[in-house]
Parts: sequence; C-alpha cells; structure tokens
Amino acid sequence: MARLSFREQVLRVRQDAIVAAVNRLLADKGFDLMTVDEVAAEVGIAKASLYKHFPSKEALAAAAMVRLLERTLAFIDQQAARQEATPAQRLEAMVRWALTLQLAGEMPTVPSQNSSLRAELMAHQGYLDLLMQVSDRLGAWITEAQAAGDIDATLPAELVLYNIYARACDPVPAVLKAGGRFSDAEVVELVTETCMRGLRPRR
Amino acid sequence: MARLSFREQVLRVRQDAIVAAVNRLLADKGFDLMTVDEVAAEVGIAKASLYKHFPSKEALAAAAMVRLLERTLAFIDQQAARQEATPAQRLEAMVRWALTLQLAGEMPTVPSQNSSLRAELMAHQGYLDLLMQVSDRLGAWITEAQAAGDIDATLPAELVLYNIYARACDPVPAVLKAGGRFSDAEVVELVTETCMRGLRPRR
DNA sequence: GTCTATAGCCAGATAGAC
DNA sequence: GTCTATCTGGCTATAGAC
Repeated sequence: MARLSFREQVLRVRQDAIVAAVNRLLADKGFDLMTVDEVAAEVGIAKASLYKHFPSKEALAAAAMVRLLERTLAFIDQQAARQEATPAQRLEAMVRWALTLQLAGEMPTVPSQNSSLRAELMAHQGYLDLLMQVSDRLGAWITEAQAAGDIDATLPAELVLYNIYARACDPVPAVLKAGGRFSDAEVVELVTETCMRGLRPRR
Repeated sequence: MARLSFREQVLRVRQDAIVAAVNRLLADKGFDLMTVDEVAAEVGIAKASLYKHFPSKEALAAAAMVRLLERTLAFIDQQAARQEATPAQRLEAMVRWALTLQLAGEMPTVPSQNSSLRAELMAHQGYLDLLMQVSDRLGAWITEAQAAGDIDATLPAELVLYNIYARACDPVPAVLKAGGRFSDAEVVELVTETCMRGLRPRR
C-alpha cells in the first residue's frame, strides 16, 4: 500500500465522512427522500463542495452501497474464520448481522423498483463485482448447508439466497420494534428464527 | 342502499377509474415516483380535474389503500366461508393471494419509512378502521392455528401477523420472477411455503 | 476545494374561462 | 366538473469569486 500524502489523507477522511452521512440518510429516508442539501448539512460542508467529490446524487448512493458490500465481505471473512461453525450457522450469523445493522439505522436501502439509481448501479462495475463476490461466497455456504441437511435441499439455492438478502430491507423488525414489546435483541432473535426455520427441511 | 342518480353514478365510475389507475401506478413505481400527471394521463382527464375529486396526492394514495383493504376484507369473508379449511389453511390462502396480487402488478405499496403519506394514513379514520378489522380477523385465525398446533404457539401473534402482512411488499417474488427460471405459480408456491414453514412448530 | 448565489427543471397545486 | 395555463416551491446541478 503506497504511503499517502497529507493532502490525500485529508481527502480520504472527508470522503469517508460523506459516505457515512449518505449511509445514515439512505437508511433513514431512502434514496428518493434523501436530498443532497441534507447530506451537505450533515457533513458540514457546502453542497457545491460535495459535487467536487461525487458527480451526482446517484454516485453518492452508489458509494454508500459499495461501502455496505465491502463491510459485508469483511463480515463474511470473519465468519469464514470461525472453523467450529457449520455453513448454516454462518448463514444464520449473516442474517443476524443484517438485522442488527438495520435496527441500528445503518442499513442503506435502494429502491428495488424503477429508479434512476437502479440504472446507475447496474452500470457500476465495482458494485457488480462486489455483489457477485458476496453472492458466490454465500452461495457456497448454501450448497454446503443443503448437502449437510441443515437447509432444505429441494429449495432452489436462488430462493435461499434472496430470502437472506431480503432480511436487509425486511419491514418486520422495525414494526416489531415500534410496538415496544420487544428489545432490539429479541426482535433480531425472533426474525432470524422465523427466517431460518422457513429454510430448514420439513422434518 | 339509496338509489343513485345518474349524475352520482357517473361520478362513482369516474372515481373508481381514478383509484384503479392510482392502484396500478402505486404498484408499479411506488408513492414517491408516481406523479399526479401520470395518474391524470392514465385516467384520460386533466390534472386539475383530479383535484376536484381528491384534495392531494396523499389522498389519492390513501383511497387506493382503502380499496386494497376492502378487497382484503372481501377475500377474508370468502375464506371464512370455506368451512372445511383450517385457520392455518386460511392464512396460507391469504399469503398466496397477496403474492399473486403482487406478481400481477396490482399490489399498491406504501413507503414504510418516513413520508408525507404515512402521516396522512395514520390520520385517516376509514383506513385505520379497515386495517383494524383486517388485523382482528387474521389475529383470530392466528390464535386458533396456534391452539391447533399448526402455528408455533411460542411465537408472538404480532410476529406472525406482521410476517403475513410483509408478503405484500416482499421483494423476493419479483426478483425470483426476474430470474426467469420459474413461472408465477411456482414463485407463489415457493415463497408461500418458506413463509408458512417459518411459522410452524419446530417439529 | 471551499464558499455564495443562482440557473434550470419538475412536480404539486391553483386560477379562471367555459 | 372539465379544461388550459400558470403559479410556487424545492431539488439537482453549476457558475464564478476567493
């Protein structure tokens, strides 16, 4: 890794601050309701300065999504290092992690419907590469878990993968939490359990 | 039911056409991306005319949501009439119905996040009444299904209810369908099965 | 690279004739 | 109630001084 000049380090810190702010706002309001003015205000710089770092609002959001995928890969590596854990247990840990992130207000969400952002993401090579990597890693665990009988082998692997991905934007945890009867930890447990149970063999 | 004058009938038909168009657009693009101009274009009248029928964009969406809840109640009645069916089977039929509606592009979705629409819906008495009715009817079946051992009695009834509601905006069916490997009917079966299996007792 | 100020656009809502 | 035309505000993006 090349040594960074002071100037470059400052730039890097500033960019990280921007992406972190975008991450929070995406988690809170979603892409359409997030305004670039808010991002600038949260970072504490002028809007015009933002546009020196990122060419568009879509690019801002894409950077936040790339950061999420990088964090996801890091967590996958962490799970892969737990040699005592079965593939199914690792997948369960992924679900738990996603739900925890979501309840903490740190899970950025992208509109799965039509949007200017969809197009930009599908053209963003770095994003697609990371998404592929994550899918491959999780896909391998799914196959292993099915062979071990911990996940129903008659279910298409796609279905299992998408079911896990979908926990990142599941509305159930937030509604359960809003009900006030459960702690965050309890919500995570309940949702994780119903998710995984839905994927296990019939008996 | 009072006899309607011709004038009132025309009004009624026009309003139904508007709400149907809003329903489609909400299902297709969601509230934020739906524009009032599009609604007007789809109905075939001028935007200003729309505002003679509904005072705001939020009111338009609320009307579509009320219509959805009315259709839901009608389907609940239909299921209640199936005397051979168990409560769990009725709940499963509800899930199947919601998924079918969603895949057909007829399921309007409301942003569960912050939005001007949330506030308006929570102040809309007719909407809240209907929502309560639906929840009560489904809640009764859930309790019965738990007593019968078809749904895990250790799960909070809230969790079960929200899990069923969430199928209406589940992103998994659309993604599975986009993959092209499954027919709509297969998608409905796969998602319904994993949903219900997640709620059944451990063994 | 940072700021202030503003251009340009688009969508929700309204005026007023018919 | 329907239309055409317009207002209004907010948002993305940029110009231009420093």
